[in-house]
Amino acid sequence: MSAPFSEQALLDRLAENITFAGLDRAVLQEVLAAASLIAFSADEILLRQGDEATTFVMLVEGRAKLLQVTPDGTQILVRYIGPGKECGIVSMLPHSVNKLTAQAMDPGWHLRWPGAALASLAQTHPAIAMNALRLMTLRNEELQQRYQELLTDCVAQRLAITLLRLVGQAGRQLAQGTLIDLPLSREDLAQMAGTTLYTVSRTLSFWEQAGLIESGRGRVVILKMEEFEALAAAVPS
Amino acid sequence: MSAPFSEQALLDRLAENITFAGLDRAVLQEVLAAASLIAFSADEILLRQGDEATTFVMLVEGRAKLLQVTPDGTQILVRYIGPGKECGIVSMLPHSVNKLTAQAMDPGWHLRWPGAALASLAQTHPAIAMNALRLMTLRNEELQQRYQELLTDCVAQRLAITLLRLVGQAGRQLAQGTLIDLPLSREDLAQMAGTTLYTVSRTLSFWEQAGLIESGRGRVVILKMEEFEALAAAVPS
DNA sequence: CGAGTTGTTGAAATGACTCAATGTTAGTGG
DNA sequence: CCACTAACATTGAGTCATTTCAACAACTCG
Repeated sequence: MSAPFSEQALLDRLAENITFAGLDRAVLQEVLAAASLIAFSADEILLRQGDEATTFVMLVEGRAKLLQVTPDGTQILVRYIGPGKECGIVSMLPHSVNKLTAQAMDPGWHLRWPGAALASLAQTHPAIAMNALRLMTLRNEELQQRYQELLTDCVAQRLAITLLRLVGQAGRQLAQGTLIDLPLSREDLAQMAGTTLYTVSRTLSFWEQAGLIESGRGRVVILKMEEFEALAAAVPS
Repeated sequence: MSAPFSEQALLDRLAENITFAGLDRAVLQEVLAAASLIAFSADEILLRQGDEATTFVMLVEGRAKLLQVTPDGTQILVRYIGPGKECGIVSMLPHSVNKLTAQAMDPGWHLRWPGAALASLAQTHPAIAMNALRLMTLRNEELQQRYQELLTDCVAQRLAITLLRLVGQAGRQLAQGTLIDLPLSREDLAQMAGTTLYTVSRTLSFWEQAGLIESGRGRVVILKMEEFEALAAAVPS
């Protein structure tokens, strides 16, 4: 099947990603030449936790969940990624192992590189290595932030923060308020905020009664953004 | 004051650090030439959370705590570092901010680089950039691990894991057992395991009564290592 | 020896989880 | 188009691990 994207479109996508930010067009073309454009279907596993990390993935179309399963079977939903976002940077380092699973949510297309190819590109274009470093640093700061939240904030706060984070990456302005444009089950939210689906359900019900949000099956709309943001920051009431 | 270390000794220390692993002696000398060797006293702040990240630090002698204070004043003890260990890799990236404070525990010596100098070294020696990337990846995996533990393990398990981690980096074999050679208050342990000093105290008392450990003021000795390791892995009893 | 730090322990309070029952919605096939 | 099913969501009651507060004990240092 011939690729349904123009070279230009792919180059644009590449340039969107932190890893390839600020590179000349010629370099981007070189990077693109090293990649394969591959389709995926909904629920397909793009990267599997525990496998040797041999490939770097960037989504071109469609979305995916990044998750981690713990030894006792609990799932942690680390983040969602969409077009222009990547996963599997660890593959740039030899002999590493994927710590996360990437699972597609819808059908779509992704670019994938052998990690070694990316590593050798980074040798000739140090900017790529520095970009990768920046990326890991960002991830690290995010994670440290979440670690801290888990330690100091109560569940309600963490859930509020989680929702706001999702608004940031999939928020859509509606007449009544801001819709989070993702299929979010209570379970998904629980796995992100570090709690149980029961507590999520209770908390959302409470907020709904307070008129702050409107929520239903896989759907959350924030009605009063200001007040809601206050919740995320506030000391536990 | 003239430096109390030979060039060779410093080069050896450099080579110990992941950031400079596998570099030729000539490159190490170049790296060393860009650094300043500076003394510090006990409790001195080497890097301050919130400051612009302009310097990269590597300890030559002495130890330091890496900690994070949360908006509400809670302290999180992220890790201890000793000779040959670094902090402040973020300084390699322009316009970044220190997310952690590094505070000396004893008097000692450290090397410090302007982040920009290190970044330009990384330009000419891509291996440094790759090493930095590996370092950040390791930190990230550790953090992800701890995040997961916080979510799924009970306090006792987390405390056991914390102690074992400390054994790994400061364990000293004694006749009776393994001493953790650090001045560890209950508060310190609490800040590492993500709990309160009261719970730490209770848990240690319990283990002491069970004959697994021996503990006192700032002192923990693990008597029965095997059984103790089982604790860290076990499902909560 | 006294003062301050550090550690211990009890009792009470609490936030969140578990379990179980019930209600609701979307999608499927007759 | 309706009924059926499976997945998803809600809610109540009970339980539990952990925190909080408070009082006291032990150690260390000047």
